[in-house]
Amino acid sequence: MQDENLFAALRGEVLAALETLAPGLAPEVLARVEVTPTKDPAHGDMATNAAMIAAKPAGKNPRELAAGLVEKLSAHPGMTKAEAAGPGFVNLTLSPALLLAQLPVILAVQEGYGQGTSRGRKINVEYVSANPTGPLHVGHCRGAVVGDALSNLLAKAGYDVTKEFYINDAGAQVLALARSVYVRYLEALKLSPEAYIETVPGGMQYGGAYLIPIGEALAEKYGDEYAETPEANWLDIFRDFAVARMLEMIREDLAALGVNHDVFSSERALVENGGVERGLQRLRDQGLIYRGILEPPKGKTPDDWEPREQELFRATEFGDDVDRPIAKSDGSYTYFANDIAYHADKVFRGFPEMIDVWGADHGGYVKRMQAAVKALAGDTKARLDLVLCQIVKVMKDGAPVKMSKRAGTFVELRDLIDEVGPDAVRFLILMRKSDAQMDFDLNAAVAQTRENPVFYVQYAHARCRSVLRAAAAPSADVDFSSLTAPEEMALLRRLITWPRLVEQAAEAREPHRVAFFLYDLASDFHALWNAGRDNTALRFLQEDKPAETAARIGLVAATAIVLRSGLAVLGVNPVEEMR
RNA sequence: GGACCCGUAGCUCAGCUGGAUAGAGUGUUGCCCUCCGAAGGCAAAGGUCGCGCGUUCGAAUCGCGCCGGGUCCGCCA
Repeated sequence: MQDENLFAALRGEVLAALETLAPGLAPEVLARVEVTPTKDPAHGDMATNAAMIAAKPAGKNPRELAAGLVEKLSAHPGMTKAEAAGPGFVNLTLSPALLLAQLPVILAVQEGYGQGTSRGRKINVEYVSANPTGPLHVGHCRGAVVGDALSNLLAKAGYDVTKEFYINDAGAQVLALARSVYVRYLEALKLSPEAYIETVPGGMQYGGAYLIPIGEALAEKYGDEYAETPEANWLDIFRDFAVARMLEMIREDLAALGVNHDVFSSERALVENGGVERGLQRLRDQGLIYRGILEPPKGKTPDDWEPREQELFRATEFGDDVDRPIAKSDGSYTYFANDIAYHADKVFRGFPEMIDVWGADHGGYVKRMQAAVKALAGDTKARLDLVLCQIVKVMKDGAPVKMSKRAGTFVELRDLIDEVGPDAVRFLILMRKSDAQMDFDLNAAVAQTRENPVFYVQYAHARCRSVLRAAAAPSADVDFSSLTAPEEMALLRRLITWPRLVEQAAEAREPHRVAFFLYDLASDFHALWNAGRDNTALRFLQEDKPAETAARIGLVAATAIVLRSGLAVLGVNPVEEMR
């Protein structure tokens, strides 16, 4: 059986050759040896830096070592040419047969091509985690898409992924929600809420119309039972009811974007079942919590600053800049304490790796959270990675779209999805590195041209499908050796980088690389298609040449398979035809 | 004052964890469609990789210092 990842396979050959030339190199040195695709076709198909990496530790000259590698590797049956180049690269030109042998592999395993094999590595990805106080707005969109695509990518790379949503239902915000709903409840009963609103510190915080039906539902359920009664009678009931409804709404919004979490974790449940103490105990046991007084932040002393003794976590022992408060001066816990508990809970649930996807405005919390996880992990060596998402500016006709609640334009995520569709939203967001600010161009998102990458990639898939509909079913059991045109080989070379790309993008936690790969793959396919326009000999379906046609159908089918699996990672639909 | 993110072609952005001559789209310029695969295609021009030191065989990539933009900085979640 041919190895799915040709780069990994050849890396094995290189390492074996290296071992005979320079035995006993340290694993850290060998880990840096790469076999990569070349940028310039003049450098062959693949290149390795092995000689340059190993030269110093082996006490040898890199060019000399490269020459030795060339000699060993030239003996490989799949190698047409191996040569030393530049400061000590070894360039490898593979035989067409070796490259073509990947096509039956793709056709045999279908969408399984590129599936990683690190079975059972558990990882938890937490994303969105919006307050359950209203519908999702455009600002949540990026985290939702990035977190979801990252989860798919990790699963593709072989992780056992749990997609998690943390419900912030324990704080003051959900109480404010309950009070706002109470106002709508009174209105539904045709009672005047003004007198009640007077009594609420800060007034009605959530004035959106979306709470009106919730108030009506409560009026229907309870009648006037809670009208003009003290908060204590209804606050918990109204909060729970409203939070449940808000979560329903949020899940619908997410579903419209194609986002579905596996687990919804309630902060309140964690607090009520003693999770906070359980988590903090782990730190107390290690003597990492003490009472102390923090210095005011330099250069920005708040006017009302007074030194106060608080319970602090020794974050500085784990790489943070200052120790962080876990309790307020009145003794109640800070949000950070609950976050520690939540991450402790994830450690207890057996996740050796976890990822949080946050908005960039939480960048200041990265160090303390990582410090906390390091402290909690103990000998489990659990580790937390953070993916920060910068803000998205929505643009139309070259100008930013005002996101004003009063103007009612593009506040809610739903508006954006309705305007351009979930596929465009997801793909365009994933065409940017998550930690760079981005402009979301509404005009480009709906354009049916090359400048719209969603269209361009989906169009490539539709073209594949259109060819395959007109042809006999593809088979892995055919002779592919008639595939020789430069455009065909370029497409094939791109296809075989897919397993490597999955691995590297997952390792870097960068789903955007998949979007760029798909764009490049689509570009290679369109180039072949266009070449067939001028040169009829390059068309896929050749009358009277069944062998050539079968080989080409195989290439097209393999292209469709990889396009589909890439789009599946991004959560974008592979369309059958363009309408 | 400090922490974190960003700075690459006129514009919007990639650059495969340090590799060879830094790429794509768009815009600009010039060619190409009777029809059979043009919701386009081919080609050209366009760069002090914010600036300066340093690390090394080799730096857009790593370190330090500046400049510019953003996010944030005890008892908010």
